[in-house]
Amino acid sequence: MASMDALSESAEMMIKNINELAADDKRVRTSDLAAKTELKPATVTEMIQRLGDLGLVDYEAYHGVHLTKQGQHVADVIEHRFNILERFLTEILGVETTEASEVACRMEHVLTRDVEHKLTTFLGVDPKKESELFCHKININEDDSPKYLPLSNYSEGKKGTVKLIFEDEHLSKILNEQGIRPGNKIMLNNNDDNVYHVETDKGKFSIDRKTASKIIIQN
Amino acid sequence: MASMDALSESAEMMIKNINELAADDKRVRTSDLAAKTELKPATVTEMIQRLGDLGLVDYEAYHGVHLTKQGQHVADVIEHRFNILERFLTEILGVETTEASEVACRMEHVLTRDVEHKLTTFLGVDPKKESELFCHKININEDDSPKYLPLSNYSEGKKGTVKLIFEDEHLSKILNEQGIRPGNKIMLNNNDDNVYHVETDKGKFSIDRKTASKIIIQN
DNA sequence: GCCCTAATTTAGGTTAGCCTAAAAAATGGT
DNA sequence: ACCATTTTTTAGGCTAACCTAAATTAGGGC
Repeated sequence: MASMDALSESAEMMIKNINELAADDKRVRTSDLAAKTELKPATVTEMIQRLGDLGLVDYEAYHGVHLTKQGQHVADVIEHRFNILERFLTEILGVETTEASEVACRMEHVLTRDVEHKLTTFLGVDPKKESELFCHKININEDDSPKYLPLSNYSEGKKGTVKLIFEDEHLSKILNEQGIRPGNKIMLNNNDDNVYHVETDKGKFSIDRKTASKIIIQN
Repeated sequence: MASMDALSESAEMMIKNINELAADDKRVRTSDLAAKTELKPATVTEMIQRLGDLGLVDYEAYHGVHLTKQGQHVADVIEHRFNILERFLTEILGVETTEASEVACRMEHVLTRDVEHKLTTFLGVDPKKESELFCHKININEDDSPKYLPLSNYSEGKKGTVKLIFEDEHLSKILNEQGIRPGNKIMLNNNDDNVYHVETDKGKFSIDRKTASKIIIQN
């Protein structure tokens, strides 16, 4: 049994990678770890032997590794820290994904439990049911800068995401039922003399100019 | 002359400490650095010799060190990173100062320039002229949670004051026109599956989760 | 079931970053 | 100006984390 003092960044990264390569319940092979970590196989062997001594993996010579309960716990913590850091960097700060990923990968090793919890609260998502919001990062990035303009400003063929809607009485409810709501994708099929023919995942609709001007679209 | 590749955390810490001990223009002594860093004098000597080879300090045997222009620049960058991280942790997340300090001290070494800039902007300060807006750290830690949370964290009926909106100038302009701007009152009418229906003195609006997460509300 | 190849481990080397102990240099009091 | 004390450096040792090269083991094809 290992004491709970801080693991090195390298050790934590190795555990993380073991976890990511562990399909089903299969043992993870040295060569796969070497490929993923960009370390030499000999280095990987050395590391996983050390992790074995710490009780974090179940290592058997020539037969790969498997995370122990303890190791799995470490992996879960690191994964969660990575996720919230990455989300903070992209969603809140607007750092682009590649860089956010790299920075999160370095920062995940220095977070404390308290900071982790507070950041999770800040992001406002129950850590248990993640997996939304991040599914649709399709990003129709035609030009570099995100523009926010009313739907009525665009011409035919425009695709984008609804960003916000200026409401009047019943408008919001009606649009909502048609899939025109903040966060959803929308496409302007054609613009025929002040009537806007749009398409969402709920179908096709026609909107008047005044209404279109209240729907703000992001590229 | 040293190449610009990443310095180790230890090296950066040494530069930081040299900078902090450098009163007037006096050279910093080995023993003072040893005391401050809690390293042995021999270790300090070794380190500052290495920093000397890198051109970051002007080292003269038996006569201490002095930061070069290059070294001073490194020190300034690290200091700034530490400050914004510490402020983010205490002012935004509500981490208590001792822990914030420690975590910031570890994170300062893994920030990139881009993340540093974006975080600075997030804190609502022009990177050039700091020292406004957030100077008043009232910080009465009543409960465990951060004092400034994004709109997306709250549930129905929440009233608050917009504290800051960040990152995107186009978005910010639009929100501004709708009365969603720092200093103004805002109320979250209801939160319907990732769509936030809010009300300001300019009217009602629907906002997606991502946008809501960028609007920081103060109780 | 044997052998060949690919995968893995062992052996031995390097560097950064720490240490202790011993040697060398600076410094201040007289 | 000398020397005792303090400061600093050198010398030599250790470990983690990397490496290469050589030895070993596993596993598939025949």
